Amino acid sequence: MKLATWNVNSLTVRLSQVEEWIKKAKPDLLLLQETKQENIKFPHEAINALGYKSIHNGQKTYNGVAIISKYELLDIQNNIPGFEDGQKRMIAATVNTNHGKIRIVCVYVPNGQSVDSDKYFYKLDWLKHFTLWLKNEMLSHPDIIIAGDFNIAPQDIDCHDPEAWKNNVLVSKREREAFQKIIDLGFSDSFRAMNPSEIQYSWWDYRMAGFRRNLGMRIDHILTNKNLINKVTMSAIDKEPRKSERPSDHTPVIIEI
DNA sequence: ATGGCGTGGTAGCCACGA
Repeated sequence: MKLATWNVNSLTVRLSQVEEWIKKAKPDLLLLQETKQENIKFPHEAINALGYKSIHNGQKTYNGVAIISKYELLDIQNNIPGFEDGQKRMIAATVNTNHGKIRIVCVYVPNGQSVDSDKYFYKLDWLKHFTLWLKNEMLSHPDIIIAGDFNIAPQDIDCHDPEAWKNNVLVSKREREAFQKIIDLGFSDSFRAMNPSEIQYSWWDYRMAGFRRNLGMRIDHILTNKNLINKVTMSAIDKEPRKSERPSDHTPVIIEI
């Protein structure tokens, strides 16, 4: 089973690239973030034409998450239950794979802007409520994969310049602690588990020739619970889409189970 | 390094991303 996550920074702009990538990579599941479109605009027909089913939790201009799947998508959940939030940042569904039933959770964690902004506290609050919901979700779903744009670089090796970024948003202590709380529920950062000392990034700033100079961060992650991490055969970051014309600033992260 | 780019909404350049 092959699963990927990709923040596309507008599905309206990136649809043709997503179609091309699906044809080439042939994932069983592809989780998208920042679709930036209302549900009515989501291209279900184009996705169906490739042999996939799709669900979308979107809104105009900002945010928006989707799951594209070879499998039937069951027991769909939009947003974090009990958390009042106008921003569409989470969608979950259950799939029946050759490795059994798996709960698939697609997240677009708030960016946080800067550590002294209201958006930073919204980010921490969002993560707190997400973690609480997840803990409860684990009671009824033995196997869970959480994938998406976490907007957190878990360790210094996930940041191109830890000194310059020290105490900044994406790397700050409180964000890393919030990420660790999810891990502590019984999850593994699959890319890091499979590649313990590999320096690779999933996002590069559009400005300052960030990609060419490899000034990146590893902020897009696929977390699996302990049972599944033992079955993961590979995890990789596909830099190819970031090289294309008019790319997203993020690139896909992949696992095979 | 506090800008530079990119996207979307709106009709002014502004909000937001990371």
